[in-house]
Amino acid sequence: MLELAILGVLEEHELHGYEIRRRLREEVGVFANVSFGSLYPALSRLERSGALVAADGERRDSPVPMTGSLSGERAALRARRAVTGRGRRNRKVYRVTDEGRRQFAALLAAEPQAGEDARGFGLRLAFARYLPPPARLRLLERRRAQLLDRLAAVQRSVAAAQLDRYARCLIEHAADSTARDIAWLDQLIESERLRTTAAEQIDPSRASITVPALLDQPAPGAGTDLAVPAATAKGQST
Amino acid sequence: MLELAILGVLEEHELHGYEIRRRLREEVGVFANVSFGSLYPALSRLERSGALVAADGERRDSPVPMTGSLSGERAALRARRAVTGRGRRNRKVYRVTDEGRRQFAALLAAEPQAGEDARGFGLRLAFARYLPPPARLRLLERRRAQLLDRLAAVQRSVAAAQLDRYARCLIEHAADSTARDIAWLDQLIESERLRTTAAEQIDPSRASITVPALLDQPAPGAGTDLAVPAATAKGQST
DNA sequence: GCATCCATGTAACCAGTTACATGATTTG
DNA sequence: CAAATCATGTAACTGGTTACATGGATGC
Repeated sequence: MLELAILGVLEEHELHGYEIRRRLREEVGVFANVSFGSLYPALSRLERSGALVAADGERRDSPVPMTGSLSGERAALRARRAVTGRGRRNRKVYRVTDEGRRQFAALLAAEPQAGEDARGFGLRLAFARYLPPPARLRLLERRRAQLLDRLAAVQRSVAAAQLDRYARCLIEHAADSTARDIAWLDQLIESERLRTTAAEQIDPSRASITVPALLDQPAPGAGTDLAVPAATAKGQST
Repeated sequence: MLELAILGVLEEHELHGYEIRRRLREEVGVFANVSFGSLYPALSRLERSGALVAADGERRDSPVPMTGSLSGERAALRARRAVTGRGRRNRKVYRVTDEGRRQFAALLAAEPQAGEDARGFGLRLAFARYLPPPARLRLLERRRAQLLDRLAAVQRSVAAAQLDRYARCLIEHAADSTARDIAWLDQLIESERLRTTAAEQIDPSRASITVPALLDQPAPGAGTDLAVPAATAKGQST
């Protein structure tokens, strides 16, 4: 899980641990506040497994053989800093290898079998652009089925158990939230389908090429016709 | 956490493990699908700590000293079953002690310091009826503050990071959901305040007595004037 | 020079999971 | 009596946490 997140953010830039954490917070939402206690060991594991290589951000040592001249050492440090503009401690900058990309793809496509639930879905959706369109659709539909199950279960227990005011309120809110999540997914799925067919209509012969091409554009405001965000979120946000 | 949940469901009835799990699923929503691998050890811990006592549902053994007569043993089993109507294996029926109630109150009132997040809140709200009204209000307001923080963080990163279509969609949905949760909490808080003042207006002198009295009624459809559920949930549920 | 932030790392722990072992009871 | 279901339990593992140790860089 965490490995997936790490590989995901490293897919685009090479980064050091501290920065990875920041990206995880800002870009991925899930895994806001991973502790360093999990992050660094995870990085080590990934390095050992060959998914990452660590290139020291600035040259590790140039031993500075203890001249006794303090000012000399000071100067060396100063110089080292100057190299990168703002050098900190010896940071380890990680980069994904081909093996890493292979692992990433595998983790991303794997379906979450247990416990992962919302977290696993959120993470995978955040990196959905790396998924081939059919896999993307499967991800969304798998999640939808999951939520549908849960909604049914919740509604069953709303009907069955007699609950006190608070429990009832809680469970009804849960049902409501789940229903909304499903509706949101429905929109996502719809827009995903539209996009695929739209790509095919432009040039049916090279549909599978056109689709990835479409994905390359970040499209911040463009594509109003199949834009999900506008209708779904916004509103309360401001 | 799990301990809190267990103590909560046992507060009202004495139950055996298997049944506790069912209740947890149906009544509390959080902790649907606790595995027996966590449940039974948790029960043992609670028993060792003096929070629970296990009274065997039906008499444990009456040793049946191996007479060699199979039919005899059979008959003994049959008889044992008859005692409770539907006897299963030697189930251990747990009951909360005074110490258990003390622990429950402590766990319920404690504020979640880390990781607990939604789960901890959900669990506590499910058992909010056991909380004195001011603590109940604190619970709600603490959660509200928490969500407000998160919403701010999410909105900051919506503004800052430039995200691809999927990440953006995800994060905006998260913001939207959080905003709705806050609104829901606002209603709960409002209704909670109304209820307290209403109780005081009936008879200001014994406000602190009247409030618990109000809570005793399960109030399935009653109290339309301060009923949160009607407005909040429903709708999509059907 | 001292406090503070950036940066990496380790060790002990925690709260849950799966997988497995066992046995009683009901039902076809 | 065999299969399914109810019921309890243990052991190994997982995926994270906090607390702690260390050290370079920055700012006052």
